[in-house]
Amino acid sequence: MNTGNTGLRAEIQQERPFGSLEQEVFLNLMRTAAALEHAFEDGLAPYGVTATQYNVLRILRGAGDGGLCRNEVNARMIAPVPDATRLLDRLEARGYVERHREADDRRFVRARISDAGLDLLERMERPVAELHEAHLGHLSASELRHLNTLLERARAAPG
Amino acid sequence: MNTGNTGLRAEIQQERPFGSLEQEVFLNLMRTAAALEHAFEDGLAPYGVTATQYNVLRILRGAGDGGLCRNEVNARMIAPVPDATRLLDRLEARGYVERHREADDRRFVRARISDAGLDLLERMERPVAELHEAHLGHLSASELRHLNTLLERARAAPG
DNA sequence: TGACAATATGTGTGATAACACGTAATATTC
DNA sequence: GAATATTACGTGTTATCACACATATTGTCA
Repeated sequence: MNTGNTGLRAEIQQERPFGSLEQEVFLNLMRTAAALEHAFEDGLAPYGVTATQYNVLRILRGAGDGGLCRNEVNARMIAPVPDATRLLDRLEARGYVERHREADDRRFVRARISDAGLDLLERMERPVAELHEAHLGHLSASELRHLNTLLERARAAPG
Repeated sequence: MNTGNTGLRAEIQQERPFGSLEQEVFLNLMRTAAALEHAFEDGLAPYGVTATQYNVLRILRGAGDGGLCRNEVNARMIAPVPDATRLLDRLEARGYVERHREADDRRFVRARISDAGLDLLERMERPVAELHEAHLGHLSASELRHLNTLLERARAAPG
């Protein structure tokens, strides 16, 4: 029996050391996020902005008149990108963002959302809400809250 | 009071027609998925493959000797890509995948995982399990199961 | 059998992402 | 106050993605 027990323990420790539950959650999370993101991008396409660009505009609107410098924008993004400069370049080229170098500390370039950007966000507000409703509205409020809690806990990995 | 009530209803119907709970879940999901994917990519980097490539190799291993044609691979991916051809090109160039055109129906190109690909997956198995454990192991089994259920339900959007 | 449609894959192109490195401005230290 | 470090941003380059279009093979129907 000792042998059997040892074999079992070996199997537990070596064959399935962590169980595949974590992997299942990982795959499920990637799949669900990819599906929702893709659907969201499709909904945003008519407005000519990507989800990332929309995210940046929302961040800049939230920052108000003061605006934000490049690194501050990046820090607040859903998924920080290593190339925030050219992301802001593109938004500036389309007239949604204005930039000017700070007089106090000339290293900073402050980015602010333009009137055109604010107008775009306003026009998108309702359609975006409808997108989210269409994609997640079949879950109950209780399920949504529970999902939020679990996702936050998942993100709070130790170390 | 009627006016007040009407105002409230108008606010409920127009200002916050769907509540922001769905949006909160969406943002949370994107954030958590991005963080986990980034951490996963970092863990995979030493092996020289991206998460997408790893996913394809797993799919091809699962398909066995028969292999799969391009569209079948794409259909099974976590996030289908529009350019599966060159994704498989790159894996073939590295020797992890072998392809040959089907004799029966010469439109098909069957992709199979090579011995080198199988070897790579075997070497990665343990480290990958440890990655998932490190990223999600702080959740209880019950939480993980619950999360799986909710994610599956979220993905099952109507229409 | 010959025209046409359907299927499966390949290719060309421009936009974007990721990474490393370069530059300018400010802070710090001695 | 001069050398060095730090901070914030920009640039160059390569690989990759995404989209539309092209090619090749097979099936269908008159």
